[in-house]
Amino acid sequence: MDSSDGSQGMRISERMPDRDFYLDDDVVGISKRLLGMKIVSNTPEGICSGIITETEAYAGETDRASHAFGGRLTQRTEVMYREGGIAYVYLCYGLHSLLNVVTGPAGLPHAVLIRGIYPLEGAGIMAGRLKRSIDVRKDGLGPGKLTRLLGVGKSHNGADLRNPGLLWIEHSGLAITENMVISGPRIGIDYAGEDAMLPYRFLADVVQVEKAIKKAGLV
DNA sequence: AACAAGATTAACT
DNA sequence: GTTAATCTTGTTA
Repeated sequence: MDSSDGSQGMRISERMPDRDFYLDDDVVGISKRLLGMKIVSNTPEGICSGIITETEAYAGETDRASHAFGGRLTQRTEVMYREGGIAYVYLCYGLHSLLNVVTGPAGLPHAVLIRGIYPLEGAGIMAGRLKRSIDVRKDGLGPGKLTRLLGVGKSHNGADLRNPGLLWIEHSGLAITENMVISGPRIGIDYAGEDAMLPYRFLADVVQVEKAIKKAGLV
């Protein structure tokens, strides 16, 4: 197997998305393109990473489900208004840190919620955080669960995802095709009225992603 | 200053 | 299917 298919054989500049990747104002398009990319967390315990398998688009000021709906520019949403390519992390229900990718040019508060990953590196560290061994098919599914696995919290709010550092996203070399992806309405946003039925959720099939990962030699 | 709600999860019945 | 856990944020007074 030629390792240039995966990220291992690539130089950093080739692994990282183009500068324009996050600046696209089509947040739904970016949500789909993030599927199959690798998110990496560099913590005191070590490196943890996973392939992104589920995302949701939040379309700025016009989307009733978005924290920035109606132009709400508050202490919490301020990072959403910055230039795309950074993390927006907030605490939900007082318990769970939820991780978003801020997208679009500065002033356009678009964001993509990361709802699921397939754990790749750092399984032992993740198991420690879970206090039990991890099931790679299940334990990365859920926005509050993957942040726990990756050790992501509110200290990651505003982190630069475009360059290796604390938390970043890179190309994995995996090809997630449309036939592996289900789209549908977003989860847990009943308050959003008519916008609750927008098909802004994208879920890649775990089994097919796992197959692609093994074929590419990523594990 | 007070308060209601929340882009969830795990553990119940 | 129901519910508790848990606390920041944004809104209202």
